[in-house]
Amino acid sequence: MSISSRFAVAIHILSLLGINKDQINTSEWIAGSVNTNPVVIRKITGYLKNAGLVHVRPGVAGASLARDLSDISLLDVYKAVQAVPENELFGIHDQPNPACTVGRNIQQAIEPLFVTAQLALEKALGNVTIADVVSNILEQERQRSN
Amino acid sequence: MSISSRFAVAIHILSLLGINKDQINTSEWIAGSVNTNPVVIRKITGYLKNAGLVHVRPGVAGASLARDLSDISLLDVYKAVQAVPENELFGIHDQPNPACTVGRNIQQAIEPLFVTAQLALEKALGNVTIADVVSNILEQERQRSN
DNA sequence: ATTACATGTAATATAATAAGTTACAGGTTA
DNA sequence: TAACCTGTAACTTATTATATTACATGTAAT
Repeated sequence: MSISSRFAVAIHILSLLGINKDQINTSEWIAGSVNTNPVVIRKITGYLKNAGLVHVRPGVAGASLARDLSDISLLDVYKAVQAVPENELFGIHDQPNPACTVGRNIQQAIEPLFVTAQLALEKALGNVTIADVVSNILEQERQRSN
Repeated sequence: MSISSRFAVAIHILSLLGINKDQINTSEWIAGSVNTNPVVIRKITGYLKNAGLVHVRPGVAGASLARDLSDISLLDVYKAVQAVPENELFGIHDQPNPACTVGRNIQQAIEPLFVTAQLALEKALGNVTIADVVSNILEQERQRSN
C-alpha cells in the first residue's frame, strides 16, 4: 500500500504556513485549503509540533513555522508524521516455518537489505526542503498567469 | 502503511526455489514454508510467472526458476508483484482547494520530488539479487551450527 | 478413459488500517 | 463571562491486504 497521505498533507500545511506567514492560519482555514476536516489538520499539526517544526498553543488561534522553510527537509516531515509504521517501510510476513532452512532464516536475511533500501529513500527525502516545494508552487503559479 | 508483505513472500518463494531446485515445489509445500494458504502462493507465483521469473504450468506440480538467481534483482520482484499500487509509493491527498494558491499547485509541486525519492528506493533494490538473499540465508544457517 | 492431483481464479470472509466525523474538555483573549 | 480556539477521545466509514472456500481446468499415470 502507499505511504500515508498524511505526509503529503503535512507538506501542504507547512507550505501554507510559509506562504501565508503574515496571516493567522487556523485549523479550519488550513482544512479548507487541504479539503479535509479540521481535526485531521490539528492531529497532523500536533505531530509537527512534537517534532519542533511548528508552534501551536491550545486556545490561541493559528499555527506558525518554528524553523525556516529551508531548514525543514521532507525527511524531517516524513519522520515527524510517522508516515510509515514503526519505521518499517517494508512489511515482512511473520511466523515462517522454523523447520525449513529458508523459513527460519528469511527474515534476518532480508532485513538488512530492506534497511539499505529504506535509507536510500530517506536520504533522497533529506535532500529536499519545504523551501523547494514552495519554490515549485510559486513557479507553477507564475506559469498559470501566462 | 508498509509495503505489502507480498514482496517479502515473493522473495521467500524464489529463495526456496533456488535452494530446493532439485525438488518439486508445489504451492502447498511452499505455503508450508511461508506459513500461509496455498492460494496466496499460487497468486504470487502467477505474478512471478507473468514477469518471466518462474515457470509454472496448470496441472503440473511445482514451480521452478526461469532465470539464474543472480539475474533476479529485488527490483524485478518488487515490480513483478506490484508491491506498490499503480507504481505510486507516496499517497497524495486529492481535491485540494483550487481557490487557494497552495491548494491548486501542491500536487504538481510535490510529484516530481516523490518520484525522485521513489527512484532512489528502486535503484537500491536493483542493486541486490535473490542470489544475495540466498547467500545470507546459507551464511546464517552455517552460524546456527556453531 | 478414469483417477489422482496439481494449478488458476472467482467469490467471499476476516482483519487491519486510514481518513473523516462528532463531541467535548480545556486554554486564551477580549 | 462570552466567544473562539486547540487537543483529544470515541466512533463511523471506506479501503485494502490477507486468508479461505469452492470449483473449473489441465496433466500424467494407471
